[in-house]
Amino acid sequence: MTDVMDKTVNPNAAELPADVLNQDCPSRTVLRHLTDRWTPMIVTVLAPGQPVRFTELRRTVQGVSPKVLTETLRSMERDGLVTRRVTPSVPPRVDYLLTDLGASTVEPLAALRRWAEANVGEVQRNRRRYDREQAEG
Amino acid sequence: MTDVMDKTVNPNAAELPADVLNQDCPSRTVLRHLTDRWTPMIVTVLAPGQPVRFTELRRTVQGVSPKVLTETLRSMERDGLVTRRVTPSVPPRVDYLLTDLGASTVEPLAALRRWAEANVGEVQRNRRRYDREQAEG
DNA sequence: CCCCTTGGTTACTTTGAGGTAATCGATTAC
DNA sequence: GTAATCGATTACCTCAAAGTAACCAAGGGG
Repeated sequence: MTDVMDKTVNPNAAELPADVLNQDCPSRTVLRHLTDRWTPMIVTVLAPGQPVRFTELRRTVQGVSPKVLTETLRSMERDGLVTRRVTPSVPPRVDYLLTDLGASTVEPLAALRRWAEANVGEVQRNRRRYDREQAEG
Repeated sequence: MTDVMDKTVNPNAAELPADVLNQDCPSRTVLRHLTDRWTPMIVTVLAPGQPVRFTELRRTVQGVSPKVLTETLRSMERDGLVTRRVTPSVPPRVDYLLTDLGASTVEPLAALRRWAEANVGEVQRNRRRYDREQAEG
């Protein structure tokens, strides 16, 4: 996010087979952006395809600050996941929408979101059990 | 990861419909753990189903420090994603393997990994174009 | 005249995830 | 006896991500 200028760690890895397990593979930075704190939620909101305004995004993605929302959207724009559309009215209107590339992240990210929502109960039970067992010995 | 003791933000949200967009929904912590820096890679390595030793994990997931690998595995164990199996030999042998719950994350996380690896080229081109356009004005 | 709006930006501070280096215990190999 | 092994743990440090608060322009509504 702050790495608006991050360079490819391995410049001569031009188009070799990508592998996130490889320390120097640039696909790692791609995976990290995809899993940025707010990215899955933003993609969820933009998934239907209608352009969404900054303010509406801010309301829907509960808890995100304007600064971080701007940063995350910029990073997504830079990676080619979203398009930023400005209407220079007063007050200004700015819409965001997924590019084709961005749309192709919807399925994987939605699957992740669904997993979290479907299994939150079991995970919480596991955590309680683990903590109880640790407390005992 | 440091939140080994994190409490549910909203204690009376016992088993309501989960929604990651909701600030107080515990599914958010689940999504965050799933997208922890090393979790997708660890799940990738454990996906085949064979138990994997700590040291092998350390070698395969390039760049992870022993401290952070331990923390991440503990967190995954607490959430019920992996089982830790100790053989008290000398030197000690510790294997990790996915639980059924952990195995159910393989598909979604592998999809994410595949996306990153398949699209790293296009993302890098987009970044270069964006940076060039910013440089011009 | 003042305040409201939108979509930010800026400066500053805080947090916490992650990294580094040293150490451990118990045993076998050299 | 010294080194190596394994799976950590501990203390400490760093730095990027995230949060907070103030502010901005350019008008419209009251």
